[in-house]
Amino acid sequence: MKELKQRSTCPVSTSLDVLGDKWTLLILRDMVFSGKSSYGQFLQSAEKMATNVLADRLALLEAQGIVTKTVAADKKSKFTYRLTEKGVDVVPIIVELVRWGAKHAATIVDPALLAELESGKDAAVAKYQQLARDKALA
Amino acid sequence: MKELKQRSTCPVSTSLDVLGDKWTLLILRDMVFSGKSSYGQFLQSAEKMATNVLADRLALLEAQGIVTKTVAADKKSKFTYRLTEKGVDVVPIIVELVRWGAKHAATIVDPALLAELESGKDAAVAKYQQLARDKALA
DNA sequence: TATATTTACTTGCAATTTGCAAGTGCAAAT
DNA sequence: ATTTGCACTTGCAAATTGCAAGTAAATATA
Repeated sequence: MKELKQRSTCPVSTSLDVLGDKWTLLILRDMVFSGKSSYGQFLQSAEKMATNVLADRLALLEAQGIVTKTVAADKKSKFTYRLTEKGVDVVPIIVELVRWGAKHAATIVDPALLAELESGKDAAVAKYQQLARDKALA
Repeated sequence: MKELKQRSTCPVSTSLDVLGDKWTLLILRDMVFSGKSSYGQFLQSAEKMATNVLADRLALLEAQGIVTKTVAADKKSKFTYRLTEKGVDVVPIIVELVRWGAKHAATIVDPALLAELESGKDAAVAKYQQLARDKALA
């Protein structure tokens, strides 16, 4: 298991030590907003991440207690990744990234999601957190 | 000027294309919470970033319109970096990183800041955004 | 039963990025 | 005239990433 380097004791820094790269938060985004839960599903995302990087990040996320890895109910050769409560707590970060990206970069955003965030951010955060919890229990 | 690679049109992805590395958000953190504004001040942070990486990230932040670079009022050989409104809008992301790090990683957090965030997150976000705006005008 | 397919990785290697140490250039202080 | 401070730049080794191909186990298909 790869060990985590902590650059300082600042909470922003420690968060970035875990989440601060180009791929980790995209995996979590897929779990939160697209309900994805398997290696193959993550690979199919628009950003096309490399297979070795995906495997590495999933292992790190599991080692950090942000996701759990279990054998899928239907197939023994398939794994299911789910958010832990530590992972559910990442939702507000992702939501703020959605808002910043939608406002400042030319992006195509699901209008329904954007309207949901604009009309009540906290409610939307709570909703996606609860959805993730429900999946984790299923 | 280095061009930015956009991996997809997803707002989370486009935000991470700009902010998703181990250093950029630490520079912005220093501007927001420590009032830092110069190359030398950023170098002194606990995380000890390399000089070439700092120069590179400052140039990218300026190219992206997140910070402005001006000659310092007192010295012609000194530059002052300030947040633009696009940069001010990053504050909520940093605040969520503080909250996640404080809750889930072994960090040392300024108790006053933590209390401020817990008692009223939105008010704290607004306060630090306004402080950054005031500095930009000064 | 044999073969193909699905799912989840692993491996090898070139290319990019990072980190470290040292050096450069300009302005201001001494 | 020389030193100091500030803001970078450069060179290079080490680490990380991205791409293509290969492996392995469980299932589906002929």
